[in-house]
Amino acid sequence: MPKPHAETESRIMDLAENMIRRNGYNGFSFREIAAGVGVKSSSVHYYFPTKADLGACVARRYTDRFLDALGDPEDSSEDAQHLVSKLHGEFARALSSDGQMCLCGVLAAEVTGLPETVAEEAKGFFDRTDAWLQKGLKKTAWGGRLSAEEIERQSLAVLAQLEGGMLIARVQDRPALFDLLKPQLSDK
Amino acid sequence: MPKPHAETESRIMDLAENMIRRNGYNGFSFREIAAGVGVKSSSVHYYFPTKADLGACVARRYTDRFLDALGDPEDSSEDAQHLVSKLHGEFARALSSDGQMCLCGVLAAEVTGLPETVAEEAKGFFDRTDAWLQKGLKKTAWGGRLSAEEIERQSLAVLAQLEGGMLIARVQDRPALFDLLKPQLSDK
DNA sequence: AAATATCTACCTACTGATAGGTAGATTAGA
DNA sequence: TCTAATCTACCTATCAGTAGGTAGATATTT
Repeated sequence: MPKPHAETESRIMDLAENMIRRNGYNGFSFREIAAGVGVKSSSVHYYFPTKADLGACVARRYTDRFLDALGDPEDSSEDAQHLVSKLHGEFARALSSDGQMCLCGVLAAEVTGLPETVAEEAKGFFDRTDAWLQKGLKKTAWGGRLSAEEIERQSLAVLAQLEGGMLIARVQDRPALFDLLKPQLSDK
Repeated sequence: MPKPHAETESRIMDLAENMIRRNGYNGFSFREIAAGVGVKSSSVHYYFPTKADLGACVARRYTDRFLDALGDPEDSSEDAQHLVSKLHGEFARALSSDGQMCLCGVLAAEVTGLPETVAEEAKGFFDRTDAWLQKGLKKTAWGGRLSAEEIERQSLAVLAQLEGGMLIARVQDRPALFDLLKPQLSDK
């Protein structure tokens, strides 16, 4: 009767992602995941031997999807503002779907209490997203006039503002706040 | 031998604050607090009946101290950039002391999994800090030229960038990143 | 038959919380 | 001033519930 469906693994990951984004890494349990998916907790262990494994896999998948959705930063446009809007839009989609914070932003907030492998994946999200933005900015006319250090600084500033914006918009329960925060690139 | 010291309550709060800032609200327990302070967990309950009480008290104290350290935004200077630097400096101090994130930033990240009273205090931090900054900006020559909506937007942008910056600096284990992020106010 | 997926049944460790007790300081009344 | 009552600041012992994790049986698919 319990017909095996190959989607169990991804349903576990989906639910884990949702719960982490809502309550943090320490805010979900195998039992809750199991109950939500409709299996026993031991079955969750079958797919993900430990909680750290599950956490790391979810974070990796999140980052892969996020960067996939962003596409190639050199393709999309030669306009720096458009690049930043693209990034903003991608975060906004996560926030508006269910009032949810960026997964890796949540993980970053509690990074010192995370298993090594999970912390590493969280860090990877910011490495990769920052690399995406820097690469894109360098190709724009705007970026061409700036030093490497200044590009680095601007990229970090944009990323920081977007992550912080999600944080604040959600704690205030005002998702619209995030829309005010399409970052401006500044000269000088 | 265990001389009764009236500081027990504040030592509990100190340790709780540290642990929350490191691992989040779900990342500490009464037993750990008790062990760190050198009493039994029931004694922690004596001062703070529930975990939510302790969390809320710690968040409130953090916010009070933070705003106290900022002082009156209208006193400090007529220079908008100086106001923002003051805010940046206050966050930087928290980060550099022990590589720790802003307490209410951590709480904000897991806000949907928090007891009501704790979430309310976390929200209060952003309300009050934003009010401080907006009040200050309005008094500056720079702020005088802007609409109320634009002040609101800039204030939010600054706060978001600082919170996000702490998050990223810490997950990357590079506190120096935060120093790159003294936010620029932008015209227009 | 072998491999895959899921189950039952359990473990140990720890969670927040409560009950009830106590030594010692403080306060109030006679 | 002595005494009785009360309060402070803890304690021990225990609770029911939940955490992550495991061994081994069972069912299903190939």
